[in-house]
Amino acid sequence: MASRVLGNYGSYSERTREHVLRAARALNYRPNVLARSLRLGRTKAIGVVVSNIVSYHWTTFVRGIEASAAQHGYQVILGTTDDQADTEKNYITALHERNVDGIILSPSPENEAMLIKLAKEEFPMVLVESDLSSVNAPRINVDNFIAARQATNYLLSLGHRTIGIIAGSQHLASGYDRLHGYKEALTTAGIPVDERFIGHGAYRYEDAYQATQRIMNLDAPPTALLVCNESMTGATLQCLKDLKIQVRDDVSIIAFDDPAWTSFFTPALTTVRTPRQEVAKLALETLLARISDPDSERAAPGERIIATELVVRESCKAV
Amino acid sequence: MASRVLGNYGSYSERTREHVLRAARALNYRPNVLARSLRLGRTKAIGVVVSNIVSYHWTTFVRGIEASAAQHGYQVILGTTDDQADTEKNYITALHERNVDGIILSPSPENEAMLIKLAKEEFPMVLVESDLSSVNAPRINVDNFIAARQATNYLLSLGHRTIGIIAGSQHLASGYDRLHGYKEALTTAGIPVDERFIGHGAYRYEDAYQATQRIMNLDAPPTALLVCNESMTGATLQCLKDLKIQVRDDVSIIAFDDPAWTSFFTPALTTVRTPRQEVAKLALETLLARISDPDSERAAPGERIIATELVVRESCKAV
DNA sequence: AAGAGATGATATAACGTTATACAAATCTAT
DNA sequence: ATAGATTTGTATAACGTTATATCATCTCTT
Repeated sequence: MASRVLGNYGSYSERTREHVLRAARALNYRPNVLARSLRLGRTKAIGVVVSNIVSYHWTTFVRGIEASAAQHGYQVILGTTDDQADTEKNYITALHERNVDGIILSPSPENEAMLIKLAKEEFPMVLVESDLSSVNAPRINVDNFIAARQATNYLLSLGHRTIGIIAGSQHLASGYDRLHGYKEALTTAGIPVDERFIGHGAYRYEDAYQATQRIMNLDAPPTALLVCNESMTGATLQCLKDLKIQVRDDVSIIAFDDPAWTSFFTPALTTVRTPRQEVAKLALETLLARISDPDSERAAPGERIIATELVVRESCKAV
Repeated sequence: MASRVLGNYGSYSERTREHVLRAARALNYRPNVLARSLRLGRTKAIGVVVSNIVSYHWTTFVRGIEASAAQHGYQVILGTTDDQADTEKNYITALHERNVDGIILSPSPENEAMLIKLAKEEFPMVLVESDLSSVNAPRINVDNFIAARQATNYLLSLGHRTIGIIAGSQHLASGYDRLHGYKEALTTAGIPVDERFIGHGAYRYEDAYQATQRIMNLDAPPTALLVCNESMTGATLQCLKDLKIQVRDDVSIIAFDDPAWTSFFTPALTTVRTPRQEVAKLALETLLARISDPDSERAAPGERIIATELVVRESCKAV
């Protein structure tokens, strides 16, 4: 009888309903979540796998997911990979085996085959910042190409003609798109792309430091730099400080990512801001749609693109 | 038979062992984690509840927990509370009901009663940055009192005689201890505590901004400021920038917390660094000890104190 | 060749739910 | 008063494990 009331099915009278509920309260009855999950085949938990959780970029994302998930009664199991494809793989497997109802991840392309397989099993997934169109899953992306082109155009409009870029990992969609948006803007403006002004490397502090050092030590260094993520921006600023090169006066800077410190830095940095909360919310809601109604429009595979915003502050001067 | 091999108990021959394992692999057999957890009464998951995950302070902590947990085969379920006691309460309840094997949290004092009750039920917990000695659980703390005293003494040694503090939430151990370490240093040096130089508020950007504004607009503002956490440091720096007051030249700064940007800021900030990874590792290992062997020495309740480090950079000048 | 001990196959309870089934009891309307 | 509907009590299977028990069979030692 109690099962009918608690499960809200079958028929029962109002009198017994109250009776059961009162008894449940008196006994401080709490259904065992594991047993329920086992029976029902859902856990009300989702997995989130990102490369790191120390950068503002991913921190705000995870925070956004977690907040939205809590609103929907879901809990978040977190995994961070440090950009290691095999760590990522382990996490995905572990989360899958733990029967999470779905996962949100920013995947390494190396795990493409695995993701294709999981998608075939109808395991609900949402990819973030990924160009793996071969995986049958929704993808939430940011208009990195347009953002980089816009940032570069802004520098061009200030009169800069030699613009460098500290580029990130080219096997990741964000890294590739940002570099190519930059190139596109230059080419369109009739300025040849100068390979010496391009700093190649992964999204890492060390790579960015060395790239900045090399580029700024050229005989004719660029008058402006586009830096492709937060930790690289840290490296570039540190390097410029070490080289006694002034931001803005000696070299203009536009940074991708917009953590709090960029605004009270002197000069305050002009940045490309991604609305992380929005990306997170959309990712979560798309995942929930995919869990509850895989055939709905909201859950359809394919790419959703979210616009970025150029936040103009003080770090670029006209030449 | 297979259960004996897979469960590794009873007796069986090497031949059947291989046979079973081969068959398991062929069928791609994966034990159902939920069923196993239900049967075994453990989930190999732990909960982590912290106030926020956007600050360097907690980000690095969560990251440390997660990394250590993964090494031990545990997964982390994350909850962030934005310093809301009721959100915290909901998370603790939810994690408990989800049968996590234990939780690590930096609790609000308002939830003391609940924690006492949970501890009585022998639910494994480890508290971080908490002075709730009434709760029967290990506590991992940082020597905030000593750190603040040391930082203040450093400023005194540089000749500062009027030192302000942007203090954090007084109901939290860290906030209380930092303020009192500061007061102790002044008193010991024979300098009366001037209440006008103390900025009271929660650990919030807005509070810190207003406090800085008020203090620096005094007729005789202090020549040095101690700022009690990262987001407050952001607020203070922003405020000083807005007021056109130079860090170091006009006012010396020591900041609690040591995120990356403090070192490439100009002037690079002198900070109090807490070894977050160490705190995280100790918290996790204490929790695991409490889970597997509650009577061991490692799992004993009581406080463990971890030392901080004063990182001297460029933001304090001698007067 | 006999007995001890190891190994094999198979069955069973338990973990705590949810959902269904069926018979017995009670209520409602004519 | 009685058919028909609703409600109640109780039993049951299923989710997928782990652990124990039983009994039959095989292998080794003496």
